[in-house]
Amino acid sequence: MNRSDASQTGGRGGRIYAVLRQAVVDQALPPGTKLPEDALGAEFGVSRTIVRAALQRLAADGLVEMKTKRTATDARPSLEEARAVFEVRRCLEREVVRLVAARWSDTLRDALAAHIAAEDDAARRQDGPATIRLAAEFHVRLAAMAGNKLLERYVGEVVSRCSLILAVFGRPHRSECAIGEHRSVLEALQRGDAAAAIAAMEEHVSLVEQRGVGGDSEGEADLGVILSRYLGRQGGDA
Amino acid sequence: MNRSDASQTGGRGGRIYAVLRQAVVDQALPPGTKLPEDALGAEFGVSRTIVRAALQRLAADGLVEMKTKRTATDARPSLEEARAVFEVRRCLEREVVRLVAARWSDTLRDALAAHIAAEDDAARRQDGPATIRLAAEFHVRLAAMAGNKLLERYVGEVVSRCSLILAVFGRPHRSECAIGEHRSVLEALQRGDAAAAIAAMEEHVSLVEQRGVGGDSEGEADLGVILSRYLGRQGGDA
DNA sequence: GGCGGCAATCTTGTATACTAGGCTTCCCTT
DNA sequence: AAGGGAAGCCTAGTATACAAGATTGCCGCC
Repeated sequence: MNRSDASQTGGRGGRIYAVLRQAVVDQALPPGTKLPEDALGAEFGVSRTIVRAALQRLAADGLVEMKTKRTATDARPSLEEARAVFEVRRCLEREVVRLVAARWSDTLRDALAAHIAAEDDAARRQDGPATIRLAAEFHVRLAAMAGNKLLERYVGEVVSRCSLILAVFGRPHRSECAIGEHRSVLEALQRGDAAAAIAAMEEHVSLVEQRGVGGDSEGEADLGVILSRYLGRQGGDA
Repeated sequence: MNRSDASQTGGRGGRIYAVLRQAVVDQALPPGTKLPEDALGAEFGVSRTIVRAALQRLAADGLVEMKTKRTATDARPSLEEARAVFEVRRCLEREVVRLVAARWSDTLRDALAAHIAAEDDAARRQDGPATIRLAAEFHVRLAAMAGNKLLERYVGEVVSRCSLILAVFGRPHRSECAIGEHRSVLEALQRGDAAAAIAAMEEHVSLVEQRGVGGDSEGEADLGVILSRYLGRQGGDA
């Protein structure tokens, strides 16, 4: 029903969009990977027309970069962009929690608790990818509970971009703490303490940011850092 | 440099996007106007390919509606959507003011004051369209001052949608008060009173919403209202 | 031996052709 | 006369063709 959901340009395009989106967000494609239109078209069995539309949507989402006459690549967010995205995300999620608190109900509680249980389960199974995906989904689900389609869309966008950012900048990240923070939000909501829920969410987002891009205040010059990693093991990468 | 600005798909597509966007926002096209791809292509001297891309961007912005196998039309936001958009807008603009207050400077003050002066001027000249456009631009300009590209993009989107909403739902609206409200924000910023600035902005957005969609709680059944306008002048519309 | 320019190739940007699905209108039936 | 159905037209969905610009690798020159 939403004008930005996957069915926008017919089923095929939507599927490609979804697949590419997930691939980019999971950082399954090495950074800077080229995404040529015909190659993708051949892969998915569609023409460039369809691929192109999907890429344009992804570019609008900030997940791939398209410059004119140049092959699209998966996006490499700058530290500045990362900061901006997290800032907006904090702002949006604050509003989400505020709204959800206002319409809190047992139904919502059960749905949220079930989701957190699923997160726990994935973490216990050591299923890294699932854990990460569920952690992102938590926020989208919560946003859906706010009853504001636009807010939900924006949150979906920033959460995806944050996943990409974490994948690009991230150290191997420990999601156990994230689950605990999710639970804190749930508990505050359940207590009916909206202010505490907002604070918990805000702290959670900030912690995610710190864990992901916080430690090294390198500016954008990760080039040196990256190269330095290779200095110690010249000629011996196996 | 932003991946979502007008140059996305080459100059032509960007121009069409901009023109259509302005036309939709100004409600220059009567509500429900069809936007057939070939007609627009002929109008602008490009192929459907280009028009299609522009329409897809507009659809993503919520300004036109594209359903599969159906001719695109300019969007007719529901009251529910309108509410959602204003809610998100309030949230975003609160953040904008907060950030601008934090980096306030004489340069910003001068730019903002000049803009408000331009608004005043347009109002004094009775130039309705210019007044409306400048009023919207005020918010986008302010958002640009926050130094967060994503926030700026989102504000641009919601402001455009609000313009459309006001045009669809709106009674003939009096923008003098809006200018005064803009000035209130400026004055609070200049006093260094961030909280007052945020409050002023929040009240402004709420007032815009009330003036636009507030009074009649008609639900979606404006049909009766619309028809009633014609009852008094049956057979005499000239 | 290294550097700059040229050519071959690959890829995008755009137009267009073709297909399939909706909408309208007109006629037939009841 | 009114309602339903079918045919034709119109428009979107997709593939493909073609032109132009970028990239890369190679060769000659310094």
